[in-house]
Amino acid sequence: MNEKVVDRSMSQTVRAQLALRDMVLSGRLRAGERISELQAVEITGVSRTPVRLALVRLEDEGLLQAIPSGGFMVKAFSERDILDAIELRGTLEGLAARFAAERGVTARSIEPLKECLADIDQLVQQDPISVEAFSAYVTLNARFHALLNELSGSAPVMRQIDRVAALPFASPSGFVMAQSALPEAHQILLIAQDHHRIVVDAIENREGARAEAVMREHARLAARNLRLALRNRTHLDLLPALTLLTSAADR
Amino acid sequence: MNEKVVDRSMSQTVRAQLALRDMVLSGRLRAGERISELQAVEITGVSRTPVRLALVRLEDEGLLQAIPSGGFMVKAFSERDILDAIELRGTLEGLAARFAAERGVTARSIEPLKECLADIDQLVQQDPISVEAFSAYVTLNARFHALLNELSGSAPVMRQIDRVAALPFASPSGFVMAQSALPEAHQILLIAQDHHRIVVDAIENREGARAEAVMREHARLAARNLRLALRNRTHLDLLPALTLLTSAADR
DNA sequence: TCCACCTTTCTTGTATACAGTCTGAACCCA
DNA sequence: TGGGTTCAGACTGTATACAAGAAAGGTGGA
Repeated sequence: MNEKVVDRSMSQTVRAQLALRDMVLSGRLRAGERISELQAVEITGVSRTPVRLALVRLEDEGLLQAIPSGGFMVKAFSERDILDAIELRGTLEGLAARFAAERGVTARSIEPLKECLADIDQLVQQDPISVEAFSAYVTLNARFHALLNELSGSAPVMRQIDRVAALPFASPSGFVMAQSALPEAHQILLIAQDHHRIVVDAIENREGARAEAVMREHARLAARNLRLALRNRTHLDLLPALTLLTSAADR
Repeated sequence: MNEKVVDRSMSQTVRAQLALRDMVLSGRLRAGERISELQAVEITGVSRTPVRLALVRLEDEGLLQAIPSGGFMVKAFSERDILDAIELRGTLEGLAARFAAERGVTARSIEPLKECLADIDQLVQQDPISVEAFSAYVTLNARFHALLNELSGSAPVMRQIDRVAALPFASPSGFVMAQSALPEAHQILLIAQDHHRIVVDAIENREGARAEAVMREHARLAARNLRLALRNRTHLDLLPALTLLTSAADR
């Protein structure tokens, strides 16, 4: 109850949403498990009105699923769902890249993207690469993708990408690795950085189709990468998201 | 979708959502106009709790936009936004078609799609085509697209398509025409039906890339079609959705 | 012993009251 | 006359009470 004095800057709704999302992603609420409003009230400590709003928003994010008879359940994803979401994201980002190329970007507007590219280069060129560098890469990679999507100049497209990206496993940033997997992961990173370079080049040269194709290939790399991770459990930061996977026992 | 019947079977939330959506699409709430919860309460006649939920859901649909200082405003779309949404939809449906082709559909599962195709054929082959046939086409076309998306077998993809399709102007079904525009529109329909035929054929023959390409082309046709409509105001059933367009005066 | 019906309880849907905050206008002072 | 301060009004965020509906379990009758 002492913890209730936390952080008055956030609204109760947002706080509830954060708390519930954390419970889901951390696996304390397991995939397929039902959650009632009153349970959520107990968990979050806020009253039903904001809790209900938080639940609706989480349903919207794709983490929860409304049950016809009332209430919500934690959504369960199959491995195929996850791979599909990654391909989906790649397709949308491909569209964004093509728009960026076709609509013509000014030298000024592409500048932040090129800076970000250079920053990533510095990280990636370390050999051997450190675990910390990988963490930094995750952040920079997310930034790169965000900048790229902005460059499309299309609100509907950006909106749609944000929706897919809300699914934690759909984000191609799962690159915090176990030490043992570092060399292999480094190889993948180098390829990914190649993709980044090519897409920037394609956008600069107004080659829409090429920009799109490479972003799709980029997603396919991420999918391959994830498939590997699912086998080997080598991607440390993916583990939370993996709790959303339906376990074999659940079927 | 639902009739304007005051139906006890509907929840207050859904009723409010329907009423507000109708107000937006009919133009009684103009693009850019602010709407407070209390206004919404007055309009719909239900109390604040369900009204608030309805507003959140409409924001989610993309019809409303939250204002930082509180409340919502009717979202305003530029012509480019609309064309982007159509291209977005085509891209997603292209992905769905490719999935359908690549994952292999059984003869049984593709049967409803082929039936729908044949039904459309019957309509389209009329010459000259009637206004009623056009209306029937709108329904069947929507059904065709829905069946196609289902055939992808991918929940994430279907979910994403539903989101774009919620924007009324993004749906490639705007084919109710003024009498004078019928001949020109008929031509477009014939091309569209060609696309339909090709995509079914491609799926049957496991040609993923071809299926995807033709769905994209299909969207480009819809975009051309809409651009024409925006110039000529010939698409009668688009007019409600057009109220969402920012008028020149608003800028 | 089994089935059906009733009752109890849990849960959501809805309404409303209360409080905090933001905005805008008016008034006062320099 | 202009700027700043204060007050009032409105609006949202939040909590809670109440009612209706559904599910589950128990009891009585066949």
